[in-house]
Amino acid sequence: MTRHVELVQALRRSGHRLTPQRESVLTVMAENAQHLTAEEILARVRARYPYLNKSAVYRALALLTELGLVNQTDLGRGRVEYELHRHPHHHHLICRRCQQMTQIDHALLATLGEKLARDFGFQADLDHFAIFGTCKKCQTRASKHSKRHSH
Amino acid sequence: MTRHVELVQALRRSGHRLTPQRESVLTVMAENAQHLTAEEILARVRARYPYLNKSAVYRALALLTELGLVNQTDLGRGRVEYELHRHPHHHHLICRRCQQMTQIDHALLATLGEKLARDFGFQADLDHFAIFGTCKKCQTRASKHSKRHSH
DNA sequence: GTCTCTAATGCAACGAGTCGCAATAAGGAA
DNA sequence: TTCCTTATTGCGACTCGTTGCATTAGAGAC
Ligand SMILES: [Mn+2]
Ligand SMILES: [Mn+2]
Ligand SMILES: [Zn+2]
Ligand SMILES: [Zn+2]
Repeated sequence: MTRHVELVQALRRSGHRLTPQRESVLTVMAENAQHLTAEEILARVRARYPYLNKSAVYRALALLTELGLVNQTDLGRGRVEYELHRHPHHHHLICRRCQQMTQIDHALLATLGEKLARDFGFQADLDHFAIFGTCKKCQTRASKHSKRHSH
Repeated sequence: MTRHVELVQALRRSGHRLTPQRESVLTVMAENAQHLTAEEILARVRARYPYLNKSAVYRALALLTELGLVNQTDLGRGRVEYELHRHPHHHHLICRRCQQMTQIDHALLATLGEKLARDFGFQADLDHFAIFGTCKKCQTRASKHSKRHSH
């Protein structure tokens, strides 16, 4: 069974209506492994189904997110990015200085999730985190820079 | 030395100009331990310094954030919230269902930071995280609900 | 104190995302 | 197939936050 069919079934099982708008958003998401912005999704859907409004895209994505089929994340590029929910989970390290983005494995966050469950009974959504900071390269660049300036 | 004076000094040391707009934003931040929205800050500043533009507030907050004096975080209330940077760091657990917000100690994230530094040489900004999920109370409520529906 | 340079502000226009409401259409019932 | 209920859409207005550009004013030099 294809990913697309699975997704359509999940939508119907949840009791929501399967509209062409929703299905076309789903299709685009299933065809693209990368992160997409709402505008990119709108443009790709319109290539095959031109009758689609901006609000419908946002509402479809909100629903798919609620159902756990899509992740939406602010990756620091000025607009939210959407990605089909994948297993196992992954996260991203993003350098504030050079914008370089690295994908990391969920294992690194798993113990955090367990601690929060154990200490607070809190079930954290650790599906797709964006962790900002400074990458290795930019740290050495910054320290050279400050050395040059300090004498 | 008061927190306010410290902050003003940090601003000047960084080579930026001390304008009345910036200083009044700083004053409001230093007087309020809580999270504030840009609009709340604007309103409080205007009570004593009426000549302040919305853009100036956002730009002042951006600068203070860059200097590490202020944290800005999306706590799920539809607008960004600002807080004076505190030591030691703290973070928040936020329930998506009941909106309850719990403050947690930085210790819970410290090992994550160490792992990212060790494995990737990445220096993560773990100053003030918002971690979304389901609180203890809402988990039990949800499981009762699904039991009632399943027969 | 005055001059000068340019960083910072005010303003208005813009962009992303949300929302209320009237019109439409999905999907279950008959 | 047709009908009915109501979830969903399209649209326009709105909010939060950002940006470009002309104007203002901090602060160092003299
Ligand atoms: Mn991703
Ligand atoms: Mn806080
Ligand atoms: Zn970098
Ligand atoms: Zn809750």
